[in-house]
Amino acid sequence: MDKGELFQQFVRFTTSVHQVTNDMTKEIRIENITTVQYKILEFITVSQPVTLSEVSECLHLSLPNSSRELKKLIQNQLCEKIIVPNDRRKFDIRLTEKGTALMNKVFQQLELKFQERIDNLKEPELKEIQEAIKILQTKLFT
Amino acid sequence: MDKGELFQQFVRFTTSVHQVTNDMTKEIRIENITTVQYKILEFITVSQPVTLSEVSECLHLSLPNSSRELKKLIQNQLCEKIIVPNDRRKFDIRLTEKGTALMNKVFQQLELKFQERIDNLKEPELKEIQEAIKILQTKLFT
DNA sequence: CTCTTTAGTTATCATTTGATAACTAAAGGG
DNA sequence: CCCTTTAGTTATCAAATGATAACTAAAGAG
Repeated sequence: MDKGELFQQFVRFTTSVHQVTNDMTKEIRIENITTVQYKILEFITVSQPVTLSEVSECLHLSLPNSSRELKKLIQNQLCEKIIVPNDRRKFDIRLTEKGTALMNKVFQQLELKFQERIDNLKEPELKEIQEAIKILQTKLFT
Repeated sequence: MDKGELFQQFVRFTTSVHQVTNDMTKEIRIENITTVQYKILEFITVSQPVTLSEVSECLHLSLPNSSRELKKLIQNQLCEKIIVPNDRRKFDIRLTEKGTALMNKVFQQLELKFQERIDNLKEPELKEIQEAIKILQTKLFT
């Protein structure tokens, strides 16, 4: 296989993914939440419980800046620190009930847009898509 | 098919794609180029020629802000305006030679990282990946 | 017990990004 | 020919983000 060509396809593909997800999330504006704060919330949602260092590393934010943004999220009562017994320097971060409710609402909106997007597809195509996602998820985006 | 489950997979998948591409592009820092400016360059690269309105719309930037950032890119001689004959309000934007050279270098770096990533995969898996990309590209991320 | 490393905090400053108002100039419709 | 719309510009201000220094406090190594 021509690996150069595969790379070209990869670039076009990831660009499309970015554009589509951007369009889907674009209108989702939450009060008092900035873009970075939303990304942190999203990360917590899919990975909780997480430590601050993990937030920092995965989102490419410095620890001081992560700390600052987390503080604001906690002030908004969207997430909370949970003390972990073995190491008193660290703490786990989790969504609060309010945060969970908020993110559920966001994901419901997203799901609606997703359903629209696949509305015209029939069962066999959906199967194909599911398979394709599984392959890429395990072999390329790990 | 359970469309709710498919949505869950979709979310996990797009999250992975974002993380991987983020990691791949993270270290790429170009002198005098901010994140937004890089995104504009990237967009021009894959879609040129483009108009300023297209930049604005696709990257979700206001026209004034797009104009400002484009100006800086032009000052850095990375792209240029090209007058289009039929409509003197518009212009096309293209990479200059310098801009093209720069983006080629960037894409070469990216390709290296991509090759590393698929290095352990054999021919049949590469075929699978290529097929999977094609399916998602045409049916889901259009 | 000391020294080093890890995890996070607080404060501060510069830069980037976002938003808006007021503008020019060409295109297009009637 | 006038009026409206489209495409882009310039200026300005506020907010978000990035970077860094100086700090605390616990963990771990020897």
